[in-house]
Amino acid sequence: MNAPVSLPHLRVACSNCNLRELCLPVGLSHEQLESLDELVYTRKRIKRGDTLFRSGDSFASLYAIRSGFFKTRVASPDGRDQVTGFQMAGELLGIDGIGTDAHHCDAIALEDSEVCVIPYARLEEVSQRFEPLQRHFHKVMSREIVREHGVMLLLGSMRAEERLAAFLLNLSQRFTSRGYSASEFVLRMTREEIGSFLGMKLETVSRAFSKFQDDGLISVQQKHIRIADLAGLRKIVGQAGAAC
Amino acid sequence: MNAPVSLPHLRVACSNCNLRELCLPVGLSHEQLESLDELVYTRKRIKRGDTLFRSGDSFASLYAIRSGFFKTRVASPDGRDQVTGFQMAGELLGIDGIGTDAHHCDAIALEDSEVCVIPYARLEEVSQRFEPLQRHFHKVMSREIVREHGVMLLLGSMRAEERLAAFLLNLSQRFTSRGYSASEFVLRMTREEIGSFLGMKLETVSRAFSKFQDDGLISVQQKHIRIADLAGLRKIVGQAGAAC
DNA sequence: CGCATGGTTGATATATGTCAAACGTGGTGG
DNA sequence: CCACCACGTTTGACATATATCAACCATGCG
Repeated sequence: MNAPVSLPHLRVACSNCNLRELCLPVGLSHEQLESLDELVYTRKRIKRGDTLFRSGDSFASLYAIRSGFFKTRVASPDGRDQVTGFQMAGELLGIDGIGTDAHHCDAIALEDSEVCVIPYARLEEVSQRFEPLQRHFHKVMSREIVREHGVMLLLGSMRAEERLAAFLLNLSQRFTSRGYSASEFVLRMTREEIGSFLGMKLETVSRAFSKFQDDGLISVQQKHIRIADLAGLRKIVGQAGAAC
Repeated sequence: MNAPVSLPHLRVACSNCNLRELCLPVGLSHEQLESLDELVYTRKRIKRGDTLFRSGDSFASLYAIRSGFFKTRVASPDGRDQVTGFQMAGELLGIDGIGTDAHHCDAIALEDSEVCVIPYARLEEVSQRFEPLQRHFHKVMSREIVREHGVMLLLGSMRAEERLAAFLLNLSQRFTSRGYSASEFVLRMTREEIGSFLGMKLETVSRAFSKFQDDGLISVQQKHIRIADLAGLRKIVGQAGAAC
């Protein structure tokens, strides 16, 4: 499609990828695993700031993130836009394109990244023959729907500081499950992008960060975050019931 | 599961259901259509106010709405809740359960309704043999994801009146595609439920309705809505670009 | 017919947005 | 290599959209 950079066809094997347990069904025999190797023939590198696909692009492939960090965003005709998620290694991009054979959001790399290209026709074909793959793929899509319900809850019913606390906890949990520190990480996105995702202005994001720091919950220096009081953040997210 | 009412097993055929074009793949031969009849063995009636499933229920089936009207909502541990959508005839409920074999939201009938019960194991099995069904099901899930992106855009970036206008236009469009009037309909949900869905308080919903009426865009009398100026509503949704 | 539920409207409070100024920081080119 | 510049961030003062609280009204069900 509109690949900024595309590696020459690399022989790529899911069966010995160390992200396997993040993007593929687990508990398969070695033999079963090899049938998954048919899924991915190529990888693609995307430089920071470049787009993997944009709204309107015709849909052909899904992308599994091998390394790096992305945001997805939708735009309304009148120029507003909304970040719909931040994606990291092991997560799948492009599902939005299946419904109409065209993408409905932009996927933009927030750092130099690499993705596995999964031609959708092949995914359909292999999952037709290989039931665990079909089952797993359905689960991935279902979980994405559930995740979005969570975002709707956040956007529809939480206040600014609650949203930011929930956001930090979510990041922390995802870093943890990838073997990184739960309490110390570098944000890949700007305050404006966080604000767009959380439905608030960048100044409000900045003030909430400062407030958390004043309260001893985190320490923040630009993009570097250290969580000092995980339980305290959790209390902020969950305190609405107490407050009302 | 926790069916409030369940009809005795009724022989039910997708192949001569008049909602076919809404929930199933189109362009199939009569013979192909009959293979879909395996999907649905039973229907279930749900009375207004009763729940079809609730968060935590173990997941076994999807439900295609044959008639009636539902809302789905998620709840946070601290008692907040968020309506995640309103569903009408031809739409599918329960997809949220696939990912973890348990439901993550409640589905509540807003009027006496009837659904077709689609055992998920059967759906998987039939779609394993019958490619157009698999393809169609993927499209349905993908479109749900895209719909939710739209809701995120609405919640994250629109102001109260823009949200309500977008909501009315969305309802109007869905009624139209079911053969009902685009400009005159009865709301099945309360102001509070609209507000929960749109991320605002019921008073704000009510005030926005009144404002639209004062401006000649709609006439509203309790749950009865008549849209007088469709273009005017569209202008409200899309005017952010102009305003900034 | 009367009550319960949902809806409307008003007065006021408050969270967040807006506008503006100053400051850090990292990358680039002289 | 340093200095400068563009970009992102922080913070303050003020504006405003929406929430909150409260009273009253409509309606439809039992």
